Amino acid sequence: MPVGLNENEIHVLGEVVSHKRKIQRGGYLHRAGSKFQSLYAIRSGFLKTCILEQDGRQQVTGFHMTGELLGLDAISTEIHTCDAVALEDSEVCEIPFAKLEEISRTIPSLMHHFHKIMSREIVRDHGVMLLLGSMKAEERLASFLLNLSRRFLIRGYSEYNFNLRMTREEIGSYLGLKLETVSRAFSKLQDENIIRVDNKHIQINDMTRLRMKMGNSSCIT
Amino acid sequence: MPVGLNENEIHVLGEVVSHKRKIQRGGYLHRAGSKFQSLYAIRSGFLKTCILEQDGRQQVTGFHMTGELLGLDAISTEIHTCDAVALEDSEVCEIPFAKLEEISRTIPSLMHHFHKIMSREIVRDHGVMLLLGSMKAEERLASFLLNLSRRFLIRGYSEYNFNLRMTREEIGSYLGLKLETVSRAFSKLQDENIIRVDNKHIQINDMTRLRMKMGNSSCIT
DNA sequence: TATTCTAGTTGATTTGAATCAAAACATAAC
DNA sequence: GTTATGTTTTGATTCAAATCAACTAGAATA
Repeated sequence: MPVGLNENEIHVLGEVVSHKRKIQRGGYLHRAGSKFQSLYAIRSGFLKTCILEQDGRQQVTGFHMTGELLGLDAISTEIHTCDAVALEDSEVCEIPFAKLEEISRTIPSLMHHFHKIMSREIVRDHGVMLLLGSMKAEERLASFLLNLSRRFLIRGYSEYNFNLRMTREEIGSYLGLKLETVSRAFSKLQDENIIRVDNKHIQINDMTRLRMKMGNSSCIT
Repeated sequence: MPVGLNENEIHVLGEVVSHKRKIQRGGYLHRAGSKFQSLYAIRSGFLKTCILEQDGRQQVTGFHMTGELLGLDAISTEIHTCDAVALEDSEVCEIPFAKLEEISRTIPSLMHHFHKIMSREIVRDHGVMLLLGSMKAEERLASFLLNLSRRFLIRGYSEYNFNLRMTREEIGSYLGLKLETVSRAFSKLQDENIIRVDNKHIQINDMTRLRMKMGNSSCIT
């Protein structure tokens, strides 16, 4: 699910163009409306992307971690459609898109890999649409935690213990819920001894039951 | 918003590979789980794509019309992640993906255009996420109708009068609502004289007010 | 023409999440 | 250490949409 590059692939791209950029916690990598020129491969850190509604409220469209590629949405109009904000100090590698296209002409495997990455983002989005369209609060949160857990595992961290970088409100925005509902869902999962919540720290006690929480919405009801 | 190719572009691709395929109403263009080899450019007709939940229920991920490109989600794993079903007799042009990649190496503009199309799909999906995550029933339906209206307009049809190809249930699945809620939202918009509903036929009487319905969720409340 | 069958509408009721509100923590600033 | 600020939890209440149910209209079939 995560739009990921492995270290090696990041390295290859890094050779292509290796201009790095650091973004402090709370800083913007790019803003909606700004001109698109480069994709950004995350080297370290954690970011969110979000689109703004007419009325000022925001919808988080994704949380992004090391190895993932940002800016794909901006290729179509050459204008960024979302804000990208660092949720912790982060480092990204800037990849001028024109150059990427140019080079990928001579390296078919790079081009193909890039296509796979874009496609994976589409698949991920469809998964979120399914989540938003048909799951209830607790199922959404379970799904979210399992997704994070897997992404930490892939990156060599514990799948059972991790720290959330985002607030309840940001989780809520991503999951289509209000922050109070997110908090209650956390509490419920903790009461059932499936997870242990200590502020931003999450411990998964029972992965199997957490998976069940996600899986059988309509089976039970 | 629609992932579209203009007639000319379809023609260019048509020269690349011009194997056509007809799908009868109700027939499958491809199924989730089947091997991916080609993208499909819609020459005529109307299709839906949907993913299946564990429990058998489906989530419609999109409705697709002439000029749009199907199969982008399957590039990542080379397995189709969704079903594509014709909602009316349709004709598609098969585009073997390997060939597309090969040719796009020599035609930079084609490659660039393809990237734009994939990116546009991502932007569209983010729009749907916003809709599912933060709009209420009536706003979702207004948004849906305006989107359809615009796509008909682009294709040279009336933006004020058109026939829906999908059932209330399919609309509901796409919008994250139950069919009864969709029906009620239609009735409400009709009562307010914003649209006229006659079974599958839709007439938009007041485009401005329909746009307002979509726009100011939280402004009013 | 009668007969299913499917799709759609509408009403009554329930329910899950939003909203409103207050208190308990944490974090950053002083 | 204390104060201020932002975040999280929890409770009470409200509300929008789901569910349950009945009925209607069309399309398809016999």
